[in-house]
Amino acid sequence: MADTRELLLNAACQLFAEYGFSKVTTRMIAQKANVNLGSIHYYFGSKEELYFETFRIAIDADFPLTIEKLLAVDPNLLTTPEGKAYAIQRLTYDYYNRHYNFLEKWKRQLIFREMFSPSPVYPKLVDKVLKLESDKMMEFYFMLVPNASLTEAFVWAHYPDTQATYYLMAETLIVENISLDFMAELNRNVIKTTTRMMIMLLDLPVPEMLK
Amino acid sequence: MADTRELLLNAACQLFAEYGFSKVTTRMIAQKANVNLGSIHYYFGSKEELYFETFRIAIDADFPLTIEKLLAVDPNLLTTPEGKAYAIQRLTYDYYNRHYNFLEKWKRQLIFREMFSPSPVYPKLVDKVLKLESDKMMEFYFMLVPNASLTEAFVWAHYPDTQATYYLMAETLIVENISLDFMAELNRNVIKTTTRMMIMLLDLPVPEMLK
DNA sequence: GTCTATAAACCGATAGAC
DNA sequence: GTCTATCGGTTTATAGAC
Repeated sequence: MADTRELLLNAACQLFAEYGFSKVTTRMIAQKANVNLGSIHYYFGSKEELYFETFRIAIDADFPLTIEKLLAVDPNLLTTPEGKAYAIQRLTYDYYNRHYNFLEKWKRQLIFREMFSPSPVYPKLVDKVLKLESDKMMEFYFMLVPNASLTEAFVWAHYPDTQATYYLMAETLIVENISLDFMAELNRNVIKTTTRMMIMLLDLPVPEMLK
Repeated sequence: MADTRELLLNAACQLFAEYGFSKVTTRMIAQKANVNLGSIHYYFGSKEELYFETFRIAIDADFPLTIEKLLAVDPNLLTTPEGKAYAIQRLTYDYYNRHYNFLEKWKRQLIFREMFSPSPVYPKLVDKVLKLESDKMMEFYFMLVPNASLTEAFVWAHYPDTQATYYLMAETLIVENISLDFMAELNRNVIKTTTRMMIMLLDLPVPEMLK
């Protein structure tokens, strides 16, 4: 078949995201993809190169919403407290939804696993994704609070990430020990609470829909 | 030597916490402990049983500060907004410091790894630690906001944990890419910001020292 | 390109000398 | 209790038939 490579890559993305590199065997991948074991080395050379390849996909995320895009629509957005609060709300929701989208969950799962158990891919991941996202978000908070300290801006910029990471990784635990419905409601509540927190922390007016 | 067992256990705690069960080999443990490979099976029977043994230590944490202890000192603590804010501050700081203590960092690291990559230890861990801590904290927030929803209380109860998890796991990444000093200042800032957030979320007065 | 058979390396565990 | 040598099993990777 022509798409053996694609089948393998798909299976690898799911498996590596769920169990991590060392717990996934090439036999598991071949079986899930319904192709022959030898194909892995035919198409990718080695297990490690297949692993690296999954990151090429995970990293190619849809380009995020940025403050520049919001300012292009309304150049005066950051001149009022309500506008600032609105910007936080939009950026936080966008970030959280992109990284906690059930359909593409595996992408962030894969990245988080790599953060916590670094492999040779990790320096590349830092340069191409994590640093860029972090700097972009810190830049935005410095627009809002020009005299903020570096650590303050860092903590603010990473708040949505701390929430997304935790609940993404603990999802199985919560679903198994409580329920799937609870997890879904929790998901809605977390994003709402996180956004409200960000706005309150910066002493801005909380929009009605977040109360 | 009499403390071969102790040496092995020590090495195992550090290694399992840092790299996870599947990436650590018995040979690595024996080498780090400077004892013979055979000793592992002499003292613990198997790699898995040694792994379980590290959890016996990690789980035996110092008993946490509870709202009951605070109420024993001042039974009227929760009758004023200032008292409620004080209770949140004490409990949050206690939780964060216990779980993010640099000296005993490995304990939480080990537990987090188990949460994200469950092994046969995990059901026991859920029952003996995670469920207890979670329920205890949720109970406290229900005292403060009796008509809160389950998910609201859950999100509040787990906020310190989301922060501790994230920064504990990302510590290496931050230290290597920015600096150790930055990490130390970040650490102080995170606990302060988290506590302030908890208090603001519940519409309570923020103590002067947290502003 | 696909498949089977197998090589080469590694790991956990054990046997047995001391 | 400690140590060496080695077994048995699994894994990645490869060689070679088709």
